[in-house]
Amino acid sequence: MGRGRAPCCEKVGLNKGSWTPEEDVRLVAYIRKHGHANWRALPKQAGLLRCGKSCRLRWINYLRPDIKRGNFSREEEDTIIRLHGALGNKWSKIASCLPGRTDNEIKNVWNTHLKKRLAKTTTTTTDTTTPKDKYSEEEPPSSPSSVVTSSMTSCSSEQGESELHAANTNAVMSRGLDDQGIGKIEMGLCSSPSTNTVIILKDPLEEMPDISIEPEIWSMIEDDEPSGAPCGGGGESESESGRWLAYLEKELELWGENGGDADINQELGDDEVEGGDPVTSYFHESLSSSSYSTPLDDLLY
DNA sequence: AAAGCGATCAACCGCCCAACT
DNA sequence: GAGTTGGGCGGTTGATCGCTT
Repeated sequence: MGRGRAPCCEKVGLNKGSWTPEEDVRLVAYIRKHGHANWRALPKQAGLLRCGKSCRLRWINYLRPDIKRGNFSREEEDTIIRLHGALGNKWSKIASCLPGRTDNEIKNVWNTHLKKRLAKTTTTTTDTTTPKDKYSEEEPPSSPSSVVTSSMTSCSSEQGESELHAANTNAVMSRGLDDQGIGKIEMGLCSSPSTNTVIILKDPLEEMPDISIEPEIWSMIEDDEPSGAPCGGGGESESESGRWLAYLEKELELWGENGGDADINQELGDDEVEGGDPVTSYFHESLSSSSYSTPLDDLLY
């Protein structure tokens, strides 16, 4: 075949549309255990009726632990505007300068929000009103043409491509992404040095509704977690949602040293902790180097 | 209270490109 | 060097939410 490409997967019999909590669990559990070296093979191995691309997108845009959710700060918005001016619609490059933000998210914000604001300011140059929107409500008004004091490392204006590369590298390093693209950014509190703002990184699945997880999924997880797996035998003292929360905290390593570290180490086993798969190693490393060990509940309330 | 409408965002589609054979 | 494969990216769509009338 020449330029033409075969479809990324057989589309027949695959789920489309919104992801169910169960699918999320499967994906997170699988990636946690095996990483995502091969997206095409991943859905089959994880028992997901999804296209590999769909899995990748779901992970990158929603399930990845270092996703920063919530409103964009004025600073972030200004940075996007400035970078868009320099780079155009290179969303992934822009995203690489905004730790915790995804290209898809930035693209959405631009198309639905910033583009309009920009159009407004270009037509009425004296207009200093801030659009009434949820992204900027809490930010102090600033002139669109004002100099941006970016919190990002090295993302200065008038970047050449090579400079941008360096900026990207710095941004990535500051996020601590490993080669699996999995962030080592600490879940919990993340401070921005230049602004002294404190961002609460909320868990992407925090609002997961009560769901009943099929035993099959837990057995998949239990493969390397012989004891203390979150299924716990099914419906004992904890509620379904409580167990989900507990599992998620373990999954994303939100438990502190007092809260669950020992349990996790025990579950993972020494082999995996020391030299196991990159994902497990990452989680362990992240945990051991983390100065924040806040349970999910503490983050949320 | 209900309907209409616009805004938002998650997800899909298809193309491009780099790596591999 | 040509062909193939898989990941990544940007554009677009459709469902949902929230505000207004």
